[in-house]
Amino acid sequence: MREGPDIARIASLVGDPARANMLNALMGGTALIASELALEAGVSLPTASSHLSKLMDGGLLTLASQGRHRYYGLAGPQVAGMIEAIIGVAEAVGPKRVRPGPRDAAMRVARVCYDHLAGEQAVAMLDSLVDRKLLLREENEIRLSPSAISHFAALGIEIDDKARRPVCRACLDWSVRRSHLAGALGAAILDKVIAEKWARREKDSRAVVFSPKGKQEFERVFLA
Amino acid sequence: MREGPDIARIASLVGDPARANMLNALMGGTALIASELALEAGVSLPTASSHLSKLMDGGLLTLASQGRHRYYGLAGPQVAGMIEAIIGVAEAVGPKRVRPGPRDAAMRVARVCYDHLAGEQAVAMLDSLVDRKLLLREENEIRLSPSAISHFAALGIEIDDKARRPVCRACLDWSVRRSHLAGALGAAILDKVIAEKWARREKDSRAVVFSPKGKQEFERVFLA
DNA sequence: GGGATGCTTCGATGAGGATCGAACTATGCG
DNA sequence: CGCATAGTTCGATCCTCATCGAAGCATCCC
Repeated sequence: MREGPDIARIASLVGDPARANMLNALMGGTALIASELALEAGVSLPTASSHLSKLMDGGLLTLASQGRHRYYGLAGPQVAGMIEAIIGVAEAVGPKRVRPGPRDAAMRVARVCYDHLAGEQAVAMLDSLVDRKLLLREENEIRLSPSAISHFAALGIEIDDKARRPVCRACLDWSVRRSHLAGALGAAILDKVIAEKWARREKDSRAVVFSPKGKQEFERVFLA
Repeated sequence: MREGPDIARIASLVGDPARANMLNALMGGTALIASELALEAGVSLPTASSHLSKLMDGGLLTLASQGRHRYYGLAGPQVAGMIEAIIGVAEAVGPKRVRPGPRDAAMRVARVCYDHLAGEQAVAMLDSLVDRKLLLREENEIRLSPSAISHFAALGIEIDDKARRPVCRACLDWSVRRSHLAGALGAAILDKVIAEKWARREKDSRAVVFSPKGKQEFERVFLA
């Protein structure tokens, strides 16, 4: 009955609607200030403040103070991965057989997951990278192949193999039920997609919309 | 406050300590009946029953009725994955290396899990029985080897291979996170341990404390 | 300094839900 | 059938925690 990690504590942090909305809003990867999060969650500022302290205490958020602004963000990819996993289950069990709106359709194709790409495009990309033996997939782990570093360098993506942060991680995709690429490399690829203007972020949403030309380029480079 | 999958609902299901313990107990992949889960969670049967309905409603569990037994199991790998993700965060975030009390230490070594032994001793025992090819382990299933019946008979443990109750079952150990032996054989072994006075049950606790001599005997017989 | 903005703390309120004992239902055993 | 085991439902209790208004800090700008 006594247990090592206190999973109930973590889960109950996510288990309040107001806090869940805040975390969901932070899944976009951008840090937000308390009043924005209060708005997202639909609660008053004092209430939001109380929730944010709890999330901080629970280690789910990080805080960056800049003057009188205090930016809250997800504590890390692991937290983001957990929330994606919960979203996945909620999607699967939810009687949400509502006809998906255009926003939802766009989200399925490509969206931001914390700091990297998720959705059909991202899943297809990981498949292709593994097919081309640039990445080596073993169970739930993903490693770089010897040729990967130079290959990505040619695309303008420098990989620091010795960084503390794992370069590659598998992250389960709720819309496709298969993994996509997270980690430093996943983040770098998203950066490139935005920097090259292959796609833009939809306002107030996690959706990522590719331009026709951008999609072509992306597929040429990552889905060859 | 945008609409999405109801992640708060799912998370709050996991966010209650009793339910979290139940789910954790089910992480081994073995289905358990309500009374076993009540024990695991440390709550009364009515309370457990109420929690189980909620988990069923939430779609986190499946139910397989077999006679008057109702076996609850995780609804699928996606649910298991979500729980793993939550455990991961809880472990990362809660370096709550609280010094375990003596009771906790004893519980880690050996305790009762419903009607059989759990804890380090029990996990080691299953390892040894498999090593000695008395039991055959295949994934999450455990079967008797041909030589097992006579071997255990020599120890005074009669195995009824045709009983309705499964003779062997794997049961995940929360302290070690590996399986130990449940089922009729597991129960019979616990009976023997108590009958031979190798160990006694701690009052008001699930801890099982071996005497020095008893431990020696137990290890000779089951950990050879 | 004084005013404006962003946020936290305090205190009171209220609702949800976790819990258990007791009673009830269901299934199996002989 | 009667007894035993497994499980659910009901009712009452209790406690946590989410909520908000008001007031208190903190920071910035002029």
